[in-house]
Amino acid sequence: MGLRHAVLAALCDEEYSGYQLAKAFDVGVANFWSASPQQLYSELTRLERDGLISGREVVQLDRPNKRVFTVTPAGLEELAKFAVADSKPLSFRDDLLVKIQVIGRLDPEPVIVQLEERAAEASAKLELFGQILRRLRGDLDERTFLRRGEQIGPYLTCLGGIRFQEVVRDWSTTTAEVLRQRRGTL
Amino acid sequence: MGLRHAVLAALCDEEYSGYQLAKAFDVGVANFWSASPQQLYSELTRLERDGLISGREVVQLDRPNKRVFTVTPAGLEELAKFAVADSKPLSFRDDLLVKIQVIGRLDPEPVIVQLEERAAEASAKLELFGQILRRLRGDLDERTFLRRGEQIGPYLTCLGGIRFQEVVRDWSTTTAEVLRQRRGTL
DNA sequence: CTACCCATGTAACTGGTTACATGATTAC
DNA sequence: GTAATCATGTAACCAGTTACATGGGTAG
Repeated sequence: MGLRHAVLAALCDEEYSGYQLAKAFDVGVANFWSASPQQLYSELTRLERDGLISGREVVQLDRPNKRVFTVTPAGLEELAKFAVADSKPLSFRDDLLVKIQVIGRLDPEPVIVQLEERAAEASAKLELFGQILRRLRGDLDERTFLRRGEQIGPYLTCLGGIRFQEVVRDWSTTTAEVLRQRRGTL
Repeated sequence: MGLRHAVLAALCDEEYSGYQLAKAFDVGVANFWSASPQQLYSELTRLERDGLISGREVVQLDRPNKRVFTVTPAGLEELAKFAVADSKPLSFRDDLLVKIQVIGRLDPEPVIVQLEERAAEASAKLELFGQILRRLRGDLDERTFLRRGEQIGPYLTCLGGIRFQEVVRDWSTTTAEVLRQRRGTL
């Protein structure tokens, strides 16, 4: 039940429609999960059926109406149960790393391009996450915010996302450079 | 077809039996993929059926016999095709980050413990990856190895794994500290 | 009038996890 | 003898992806 709890968590701090959630999850919900719109719509249906969230119709004049969802007390309880259970070990799956692993037996050029693209994506995310951080923090400095701020959860996950994307950007960049240099000298 | 290529990549540099592969993938194959033994056995069967790997019986006296696999030319070709195709965008899924996201509405204590456990796991992996790096590098220094060393692929992915685990360790540790401090002051 | 964004779904398929099953050998 | 490690699988289930389907509104 991975998505289930990720959706509950996302709905905790704000009402969302399926469509809005899909956008948030596309970016990566400040990077703790990802999911396709189809998955979200069916998960929302199930969550509402199970009474963990409740939906409310919002009439819009300029565009199609939508249903937005909030977490119910039962939903919060479910999250609490989830939080005390052991977390799944963090496991990683990445196409691009697989390609690097065998780069010695391949034409490196197309993979180098992919590394550079990934570095660019990481930079874009870093900019976005930086904005989110500043918005969450308001006019407090980080030290103070970490001690007394509201919304500490989203702030901490966003900080994690930033650290992660920095590694992605830097590793992709230097790996691309290493491979280009070897290409030159071979 | 994620696992398919990960297995091919793993078999590229060394022969493995299903059991040995399972161990490697359990650790995380220097962290580019993860898979259960059952998945690996069935993937090996399929790969052999499709002619991308070939198996060879190894008779052992002290323990049960085993079949070890190597990549065929067709398998290498498959990897080459895979390498030029676009990579799936890097997406992340982590239970523990979901819990942190909503930590403001939960009892933080059990989550803090999980953060500390994760930091410890990351430290253990860092030690392991450090050993692997030194073994791959031999007596060359890193700069020289990156320019001219053999086995550059595994070295680069391992470097990536180290950067990643450092972030996991440091973020988990400081996040646990932040949460403990807030607990004290609230 | 075309293309794109908002908005919501169903259906079929593939990939991944969990549970179950078997059997030999080695170390305590 | 009992537990741990080596070794290999099957079967059932669940999660995630891809393809398909629909329809209103807005910007160029």
